[in-house]
Amino acid sequence: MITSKFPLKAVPGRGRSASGAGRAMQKGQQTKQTIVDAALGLAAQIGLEGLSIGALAEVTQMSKSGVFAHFGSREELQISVIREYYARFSDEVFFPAMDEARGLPRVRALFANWMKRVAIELQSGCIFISGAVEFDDRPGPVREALASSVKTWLAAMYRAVVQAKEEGHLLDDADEEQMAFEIHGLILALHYEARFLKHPRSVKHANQGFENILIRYGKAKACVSSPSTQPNPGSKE
Amino acid sequence: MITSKFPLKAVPGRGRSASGAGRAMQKGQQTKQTIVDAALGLAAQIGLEGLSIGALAEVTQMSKSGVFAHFGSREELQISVIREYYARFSDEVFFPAMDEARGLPRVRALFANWMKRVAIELQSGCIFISGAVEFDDRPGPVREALASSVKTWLAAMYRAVVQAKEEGHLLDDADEEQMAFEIHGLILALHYEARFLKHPRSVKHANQGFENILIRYGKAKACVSSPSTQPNPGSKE
DNA sequence: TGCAGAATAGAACGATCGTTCGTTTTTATT
DNA sequence: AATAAAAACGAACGATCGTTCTATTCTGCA
Repeated sequence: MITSKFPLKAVPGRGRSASGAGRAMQKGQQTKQTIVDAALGLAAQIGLEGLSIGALAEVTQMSKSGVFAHFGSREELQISVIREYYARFSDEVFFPAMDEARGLPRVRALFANWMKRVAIELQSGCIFISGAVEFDDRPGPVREALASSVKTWLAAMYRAVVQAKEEGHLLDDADEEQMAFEIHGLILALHYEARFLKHPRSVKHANQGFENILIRYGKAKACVSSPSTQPNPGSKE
Repeated sequence: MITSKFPLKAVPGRGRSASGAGRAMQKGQQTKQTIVDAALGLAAQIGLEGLSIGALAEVTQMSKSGVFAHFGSREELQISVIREYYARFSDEVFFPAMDEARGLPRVRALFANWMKRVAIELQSGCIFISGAVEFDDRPGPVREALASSVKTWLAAMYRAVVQAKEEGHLLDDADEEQMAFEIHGLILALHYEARFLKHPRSVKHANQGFENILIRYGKAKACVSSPSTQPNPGSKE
């Protein structure tokens, strides 16, 4: 595994090669990666609990026992999927945002990347969200792995907000934890209304909600958004 | 069925007798209600997809086929559970709030009742939330039933916000749809952070988030909250 | 090129799933 | 109390689940 590791800290020049290309990757590691890739796609659609080794074997054109042997148990497979999702999430949401300046610009970038990852791309759902619902009443190692990943990411977002206050971009009475909570809510509402209800204006609402949070917490000067609210113009909606 | 029906409109003096007490309720209807009650509790813990007829038979001390006969299919059972949840949700969240004055007081009551239903009570999770995640990629009648129930409720909340603006409690430029979206986000974040992450300050954050929304959208005069933010003081946290 | 060890296949296990069917018990009515 | 209908049971079905075992194929290194 050459992928990112706990905890989520900025490391310059990071970049993960999505599949293969590792130097000393034996055959076993390669097919394991193939399986995890397929499992991730499957889990994003039907959930971590919906993951079945049989279905996975069919997709990867392998035998059930061949797939199973790489993990030793279904739980271990689920945990591998969580780790892989965490790594991709880090690479697509967290690390790119570290190129932005400390403070509000970085918070903006984190939010924008988060939105992109979670609901904008036509793609499948977010297992940090679906998994939370599946495992909120189901103790065990899978829940632990998931909660740990989520907490690491939420802590990273919280830290960015704290930095924004330190940089003087937020009002002195701004409650960073509160602000992070509200941002989290926007993402969850986006995921819910866009994916389940197919509501066409969800993305706009999430973006506007973010601006409203800044109206509440940001200093007027630092509050005005850059020309385009979304850093990647021309995208859907 | 004497329970509430679509759509969610205010009807004075409503009240549902939770179990039994119906006049001409044959034996079959009674046990069906018993089964649905048990199924609702089970689904709230492990999700609608986790519902199994075998487990349900065990809980209700019946045979699998006995349970099955009341529904004819698992999907019909799931739909019955959704209908029952919708009825209870209406009775505990929507109808009590109709006693409050039109406008902001009613919006406040809806939000407070929603919070109570969704995360505060030690109880189990909200199937409007867990179900959305389970069925966002799974078309079919169950998804339709769930989406229809959720949309009815969200529309009721939206209507209350519109009324608040009509009553002059909100700024003239307030976007009601936007405001409803942000409120939804707070509930979702509460459900996520309280139930999955066991974060101790989630309830406070949700309440504070609501006040922040009012700071943004409410007219200063109508914005100040009643002495206690939560209508039921002395509750947890 | 041969050989050890890793990697995959194949078959089978017990369990549980939703569902079907025929029988028996219970209910409601006369 | 007798009877027809409704309700519940019990057994079995085919399918799929995660897992175990043994046998076969392949891979990397001498």
